[in-house]
Amino acid sequence: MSTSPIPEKPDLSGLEDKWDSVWDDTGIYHFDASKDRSEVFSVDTPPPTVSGSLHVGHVFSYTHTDNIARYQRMAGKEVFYPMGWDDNGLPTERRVQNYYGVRCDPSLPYDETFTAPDDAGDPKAIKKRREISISRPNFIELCHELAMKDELIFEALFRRLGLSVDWTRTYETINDHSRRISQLGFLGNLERGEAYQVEAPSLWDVTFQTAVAQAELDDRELPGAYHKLRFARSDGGPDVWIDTTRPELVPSCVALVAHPDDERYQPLFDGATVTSPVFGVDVPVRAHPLADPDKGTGIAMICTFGDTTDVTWWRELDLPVRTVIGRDGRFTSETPEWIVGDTATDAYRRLAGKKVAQAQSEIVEILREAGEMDGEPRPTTHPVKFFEKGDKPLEIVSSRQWYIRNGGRDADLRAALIARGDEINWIPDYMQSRFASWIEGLNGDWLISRQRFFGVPIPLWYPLDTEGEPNWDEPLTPEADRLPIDPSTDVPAGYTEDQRGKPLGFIGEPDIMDTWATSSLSPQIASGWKTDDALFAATFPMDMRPQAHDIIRTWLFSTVVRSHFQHDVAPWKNAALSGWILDPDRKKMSKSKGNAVVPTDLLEKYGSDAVRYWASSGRPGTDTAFDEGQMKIGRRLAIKLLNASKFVLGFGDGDTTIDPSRITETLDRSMLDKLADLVDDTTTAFDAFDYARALERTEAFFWWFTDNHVELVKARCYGEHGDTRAASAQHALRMALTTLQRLFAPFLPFVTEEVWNWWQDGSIHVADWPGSDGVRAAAGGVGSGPSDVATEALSVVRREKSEAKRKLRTPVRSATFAATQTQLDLLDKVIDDVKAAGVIQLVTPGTATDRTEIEVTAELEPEGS
RNA sequence: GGGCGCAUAGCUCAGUUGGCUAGAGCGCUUCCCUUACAAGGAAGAUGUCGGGGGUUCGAGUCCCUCUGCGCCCA
Repeated sequence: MSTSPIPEKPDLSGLEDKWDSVWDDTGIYHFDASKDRSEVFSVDTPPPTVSGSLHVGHVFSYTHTDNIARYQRMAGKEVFYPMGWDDNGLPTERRVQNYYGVRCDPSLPYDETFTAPDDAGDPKAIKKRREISISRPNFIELCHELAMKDELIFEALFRRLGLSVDWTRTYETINDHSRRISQLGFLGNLERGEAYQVEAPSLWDVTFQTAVAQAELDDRELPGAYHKLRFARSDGGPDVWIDTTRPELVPSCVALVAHPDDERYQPLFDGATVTSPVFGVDVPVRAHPLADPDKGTGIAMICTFGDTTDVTWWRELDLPVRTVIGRDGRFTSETPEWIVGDTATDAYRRLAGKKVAQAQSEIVEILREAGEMDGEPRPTTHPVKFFEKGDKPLEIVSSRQWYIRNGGRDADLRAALIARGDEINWIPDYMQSRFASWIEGLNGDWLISRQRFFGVPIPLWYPLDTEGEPNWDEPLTPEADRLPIDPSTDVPAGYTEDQRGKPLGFIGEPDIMDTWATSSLSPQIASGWKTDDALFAATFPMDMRPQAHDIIRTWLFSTVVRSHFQHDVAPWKNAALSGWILDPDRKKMSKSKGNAVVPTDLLEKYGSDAVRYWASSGRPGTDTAFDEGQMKIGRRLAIKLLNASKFVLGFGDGDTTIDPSRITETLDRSMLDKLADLVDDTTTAFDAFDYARALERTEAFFWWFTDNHVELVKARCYGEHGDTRAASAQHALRMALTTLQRLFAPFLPFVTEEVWNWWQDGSIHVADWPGSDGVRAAAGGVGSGPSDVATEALSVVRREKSEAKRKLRTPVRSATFAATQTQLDLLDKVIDDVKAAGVIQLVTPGTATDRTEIEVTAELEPEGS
């Protein structure tokens, strides 16, 4: 049932819509869950963040994965290729705030009548008005609403790009199913002791009002200034001067610290105490190797907490906590208990309630007035920790947070996770060392709790004692069949809603989980863990995780952690890491840099196959320059495939059969010999996930095929040497065509489907991947020699004409070839084809030489005759 | 400072375990409307394979070192 008769003038327009809808109707990408695991190839597709904007990075890496999926499907695997949408967490929250001009106020009650503002999506209109405060449930509804809109846009793009995704199997990382799996996963970790909560210093973003994890940190160089401050010796010895970039933290100072080998300060390590300037708090002087003798005066103050080094010192030197900065990034309004005396409390009152920067200027004034600062602040720059999405430095506050163990505090677990890496085939293989290096450098467990609104709630409640204080150590867990739950609205078993917040009642855990805590379960979410046992058995551990290399430390690593704990196995057999798109200045292309290109325009301008061609030229793991030139070439290739197919199928009165026994000519067989090598080459490359190599080889062969082989056999095809010899050419061309169309199918799904349907039944995308055996058998062992010789002979004849500035159809009255005897013997077998293609009237016997290049002495027909 | 990668024609990149005179495409120059394709075809020019050293009969390829660039981390 060929759906596409060969058009007079084939072209590419409209192929995307036409075939996308056919594929949808016929369901060729639908997964058959009844297959055995050994017959399945399952893909742990990255759920893109549905941020509303698309860029070429999306088409790039997803095309790579699709190339592999299409190859595996043709090679006989039942391909499980779902698509997730990552609509969970901060990016969506932020986008909702901007898109609708709203802000979440958790203290407000749910408003059933609330609807999205009319000016949603109109930034100018929103800018003119104030943000609308809405409740948390209303806010979450808007998150869902906007995410749904974005998903449709993304799906349309991916369909147009020709991804062979099973569109009946999509999920959102925030939907009921994902929340349930995420909560189940967490409860499993909790039950096995892999998840725990602790009151500890954690990195805190004051803008987003949430704790952040080590994997989300960014170091940025910031200008700052050293302030030289005086600490008086309690025993009356000489003053100690310290340099600090954070003088405002003097009230939270808990000790001074110097390097153990630093002779200047060694006398003080024996229990000496000093008194902090202005606040008059006695603190000890301690020794620790992390203190840098060359920095400032070589002795530093330890505060709780100025930076992560403070945390290390605090923990290892067993120091008290004196916190002055709250979660809002301001100095606490109450004067801390350790600050006593009029001078100290007056000074503190001047800081209370101030933000860090204001407090710093204020304390400089105070210190200056008190004469406790030597000279003026000296400007410097220093690395400061930021949340990667934030624009204010992180503070470190002490709070109750949930963690999942990841080896950061446990060498055995670290070793076990590194060993999981050995179970995975890494593409390219050097990516494994990035994975191992990251694990080796971990220095804390994985903080998963977030103090946000939109996300998967941590599924716990805590019982309250008679005073109404929560018992954090004995959380109440929900029954598995109730999941997903929201502890802020659901009630633990044995309690009623009116006991919420009351003594002897309960409270819900207010935090949600980090998005990675859910996306780290993407294999479990997609594969039907705990929901569809047959599907899970057929697809897990998955065959392939495609992703970008910059998130090895987050997504890839955390997925391994979860799978290690839950299933005692690596989550996939292969991890394929893709590179980035670089703009022409070799900068990473990203929306935030403003150099991203919108892919829909490209798909429109060049056609999907052409854009895929460009994407497919990016080798695994390699950053690739954005290059519209490559898309033009891809477009030309697609058009060439149309025309070549039309040409080949135009012979034999619609005969579409391929009968190897009729392929009798040496040149035809020799071409097939080379084709068989190509099939072996590309199959090997694809098995190693090297789609780029497969494409390159196929493309090179194809251009040779059309420019040389087809030209050589054209005359014979038209019957100039009789029917038998014409049939040989035609059957060989058709054998080459069916092979080449299928070799191109993973890369150029639309045009190959079009030309396939001119003469074949069914979709090319579920046709068998070509094997080399039949092709090689038809070649009959003639080798590539005859074809090579014919190609070169034709080429030298063309050169003669080109150098004489004559048209290629110029007849050659006589030609004499010179080459080795072996080549001349081969040439003899294909000479009729060479004569026809070169328009050579007479070939006189050649001279054997010892040079391997073929040379020709040709007498061209005189001009004007 | 540590880890990983990259450096080959003007541009984008191939170059398997070392092996003949280092390749492709684009771009450039010249020519050709040829009955699949002018959205095409033919031909041509272009390189201290980043620098230096070493191993080898032989190095773009292996080892050392230096330089520059990118990413991740401290």
